[in-house]
Amino acid sequence: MLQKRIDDQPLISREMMREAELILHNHLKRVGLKHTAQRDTILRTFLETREHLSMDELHRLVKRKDPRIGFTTVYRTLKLLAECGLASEVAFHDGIARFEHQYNRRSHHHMVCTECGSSVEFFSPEVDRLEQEIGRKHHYLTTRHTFQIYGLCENCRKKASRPTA
Amino acid sequence: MLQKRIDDQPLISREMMREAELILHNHLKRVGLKHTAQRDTILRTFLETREHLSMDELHRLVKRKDPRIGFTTVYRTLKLLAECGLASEVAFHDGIARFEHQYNRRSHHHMVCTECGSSVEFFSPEVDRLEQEIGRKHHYLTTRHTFQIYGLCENCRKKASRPTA
DNA sequence: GGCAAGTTGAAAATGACTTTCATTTTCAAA
DNA sequence: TTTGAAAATGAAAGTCATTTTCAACTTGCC
Repeated sequence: MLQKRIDDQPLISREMMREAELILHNHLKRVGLKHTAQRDTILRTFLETREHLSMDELHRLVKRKDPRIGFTTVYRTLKLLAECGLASEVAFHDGIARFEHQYNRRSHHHMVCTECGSSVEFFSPEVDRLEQEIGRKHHYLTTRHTFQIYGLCENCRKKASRPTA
Repeated sequence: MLQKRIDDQPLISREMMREAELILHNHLKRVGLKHTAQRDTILRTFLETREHLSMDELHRLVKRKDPRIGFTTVYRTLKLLAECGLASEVAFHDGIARFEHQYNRRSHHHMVCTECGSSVEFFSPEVDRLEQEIGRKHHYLTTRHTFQIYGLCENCRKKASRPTA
């Protein structure tokens, strides 16, 4: 019997999908914006992924469902999702903005391979505590922080130590 | 008698300047590049600051010493300085790359005000330890990390709580 | 000095967003 | 339903911080 990979978590449940749509719809109503099929398609496509997507990557996925949806709409919808807390931007320091699910998501950080760009998430409550502590010390009202570690993943390290033989 | 501000550290000493120049010159020789007056001027100008400079800001300062030095040369020299460990890039997440001294500098991080852009440096050995620890755990060969805290500084917080009266 | 290799800087190119605008949709009131 | 004001869409144009190109200089080893 095949063993499931340890991170082989189920895709988002129908219930969570519905809940996220509600959050978006409420946000739209609150700020006087309108409900459109494009926005729903984009939200659904976004929620079905578990990666850190760039706008371009999300646009590519969205086009599979509806080829007429343009990049601009994906761009604007992603901003909307960030506004209502469903998405958040992560900067991997390669000049491309990436977005990940934020709703119902445990606080986490990323370690990024500078060779192949792959990343692993890790959890470190200490970092959250540090934000509070240092903010207090310097009289800042902190709102967020970024913490990323860069290096070579195991795979790329092996490749590097074995040059073009 | 005037009291010195607590962070009123002396400008870089002549000796450190010389040492930094040596590092650059050795690096140039090592990779087969040439020694030019422009590169020296840019290094000196950079070392005389204590701020986090964008390329544009450094170019402005450099032009005061030699108006004929172009932006492109500043850009390329900053990359060189980063290569040999004299400078390092800090990303404050506002779309502009900034550089700061790296040589002989204690490991530190930044807390940035999202309103006025000012920043304070803080020291947190715990973060350096975390880099090691998490890298080991996931079999990464870590090279560096970024840790920034964002929020409102005391000044901007006061302004914010007192709207256009 | 002579010249191969490297440097310079003005200008053009790049590329990831952002904005514009003419056209199409949405939705609440009639 | 119909209507029309407000909003959304998406193709194309604009921004802006880099990054590259290239023809005219410098450097530094002989």
